Amino acid sequence: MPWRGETDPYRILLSEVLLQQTRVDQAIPYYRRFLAEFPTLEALGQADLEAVLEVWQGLGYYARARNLHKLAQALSRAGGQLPRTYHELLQLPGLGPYTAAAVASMAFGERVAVVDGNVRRVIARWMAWQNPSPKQVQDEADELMAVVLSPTGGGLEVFPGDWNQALMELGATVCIPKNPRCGGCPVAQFCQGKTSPERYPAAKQRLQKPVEVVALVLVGPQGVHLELREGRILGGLWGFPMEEGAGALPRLLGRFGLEAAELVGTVRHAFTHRKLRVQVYWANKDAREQPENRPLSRLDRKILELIQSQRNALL
DNA sequence: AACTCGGGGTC
DNA sequence: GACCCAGAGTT
Repeated sequence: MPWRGETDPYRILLSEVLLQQTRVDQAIPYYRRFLAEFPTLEALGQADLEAVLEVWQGLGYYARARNLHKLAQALSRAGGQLPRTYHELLQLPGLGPYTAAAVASMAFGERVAVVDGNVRRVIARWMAWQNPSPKQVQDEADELMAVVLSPTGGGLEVFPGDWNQALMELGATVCIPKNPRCGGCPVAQFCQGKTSPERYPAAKQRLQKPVEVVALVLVGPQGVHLELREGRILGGLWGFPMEEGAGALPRLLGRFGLEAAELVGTVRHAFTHRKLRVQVYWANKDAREQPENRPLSRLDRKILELIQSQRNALL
């Protein structure tokens, strides 16, 4: 990881926000590109949100980028320094218990335990808990850290941030969700869940609701029509006009005063909790946006690729 | 406490 | 396909 051994609080914060629900390998190229564009908190605070999303596009959970930008704007005005304690960091937009604890422990050495998916699983197995509450896990992780790093109790002489990273790495490399490598685990001897590790913790129920969507691509001599999305879903990014459910196509046509559009094809795209089947329609209309100059979600990139692959047939 | 929010790797 | 990822905000 390029941020191992990093001491700049801004870089530590950035890496931790990038890692929210995101695998390390996926986050690394974004980390490099983001720092190349916005090397400091001040630089980020002075940038336009669209420029930030331009770098973030394709990674998902775009509220992370919006919150990080908002945080940078607020702190730049207030002197450009991140607060140094867990409780202060927790007040910042986009920082929950995980990220606040990560920055506090790794950047400032505060003795507070991070609880991510890895730690949750390690603790659940360690204690043989099937359905622990978030507070139960956090308390246990804090207690473990206090005991292990207790200098007066013969504890480890370890920087709190390093302990946190070690526990997460144990979960990411040994105490993994499926087929955990208990034989290679340094603490299997003390683990209460090792005889049936896959029972801990119980898996969450996830249901992906099928959703029918219609997208309308307006193509003109100068480009295509894009609109700025607002709200929580893909907010701040640009995309093709879309409507869901019954009457989607007529509503779309009505918005642009069109009589008809031609079906180009279907794009399938899965979100965590929704499975989209997007019928892509095309029509000729004056339009002048260049999609390569705008931040687009993966879904809109797929639609764009479909249109471009059919370009000869359409024009 | 339960939903919502992206996208992608892995089994 | 199902699961889950170095989670946070809203309801």
